[in-house]
Amino acid sequence: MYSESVSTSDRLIESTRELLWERGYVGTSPKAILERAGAGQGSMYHHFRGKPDLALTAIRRTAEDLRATVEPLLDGPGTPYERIEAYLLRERDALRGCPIGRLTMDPDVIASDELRAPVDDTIAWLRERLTGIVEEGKQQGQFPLEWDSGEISAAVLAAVQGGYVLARASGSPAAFDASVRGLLSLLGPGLPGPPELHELA
Amino acid sequence: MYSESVSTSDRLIESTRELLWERGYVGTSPKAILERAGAGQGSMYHHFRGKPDLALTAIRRTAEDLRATVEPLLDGPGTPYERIEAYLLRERDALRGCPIGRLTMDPDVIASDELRAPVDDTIAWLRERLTGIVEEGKQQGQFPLEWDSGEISAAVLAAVQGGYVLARASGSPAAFDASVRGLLSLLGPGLPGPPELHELA
DNA sequence: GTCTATATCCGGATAGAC
DNA sequence: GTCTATCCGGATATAGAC
Repeated sequence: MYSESVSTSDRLIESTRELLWERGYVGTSPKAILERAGAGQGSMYHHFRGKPDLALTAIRRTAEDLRATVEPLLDGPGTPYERIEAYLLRERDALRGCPIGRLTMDPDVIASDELRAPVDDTIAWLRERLTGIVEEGKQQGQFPLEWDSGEISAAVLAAVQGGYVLARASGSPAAFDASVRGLLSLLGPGLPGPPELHELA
Repeated sequence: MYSESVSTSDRLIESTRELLWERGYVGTSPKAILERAGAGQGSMYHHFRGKPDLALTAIRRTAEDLRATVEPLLDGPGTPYERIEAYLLRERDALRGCPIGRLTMDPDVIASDELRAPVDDTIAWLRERLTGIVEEGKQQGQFPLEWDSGEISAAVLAAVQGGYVLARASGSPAAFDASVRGLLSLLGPGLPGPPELHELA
């Protein structure tokens, strides 16, 4: 058998992931999860201790997914600039926002160390990876040595997370694209060869 | 009489503003508002048609406040770089996030054109102002002419909005500071005189 | 494992007394 | 203008049948 219908537990987790992305933690009720999963109350409380437990499982899975998606781009071929570019330009539905980043605006997530942990870990991991890539770029002469790699990586990540905010405010993905392209132009032309940064025409 | 105790209506609006900032729209109940304002149900439904109406009033007031706070910095003295710097480095409690930007992650706000409008307007206004300042900088030779002012302004705004995400994820304002300093270093040294951008040491 | 029934409290709003 | 009483449905969870 190649295909096995997913378990009820899996459907509960996947429904929760979707709803957390769409509506956040405080905006997501067990009832909505059950309806989407096509399950009854009993199933949920059999597999999970309650809403926080199910949400934690869902958030962890989303965090794993995000890492698995992004890692190949950061590890990919190309110059440091090109790898950052690949991360910034990867396909996204900007209006949906970041399934991890959006949780930072959720009061109940921030109030719980357990729920916040996978969010914190994911973003910290991503920032560390970006910091390493910027550092590489400096060593290779592609980026200016005065750059603080940790600060640049924060600005790169913020272009993405902040880009989502601009896009959702305006109701258009264009604002997200503007943000990442703006940041890319600040990072330099990304051309191979000797560093030529922001030359005046 | 120099001082007049604020009206019940005012207390309701102010309590709502606080709660919207802390917990968002879906996380804020009329009951919580009433408790914080020290008012009863009747007062609220006398002055407002319901939760959406009160929230709209509160959001509009917050939007006005934000403009009034930021405008002097953008209009202030100094070079274009310095005015952007003043905006980016203004005093903030980074862990609280942006009282307007955070609303973009609220599903009920985004679903309502009426509630989203003041959010959209405020962010669009801010971005336009920043775009104008970048344009000025280009004309004065402080910024490279290849910069797309609209994209740079988006990146500036995103550094702030995204910085809040990083700060709240990590539970520390340091990540916000890193984001804005990273962006400032990308914008250039901000020194007077001829443009010297990202010189290698 | 999954279902339905039940319980309790909260969200959001209305009615009417004062 | 403000209060309390009341309403109905939803949020979250437990109990126990199948």
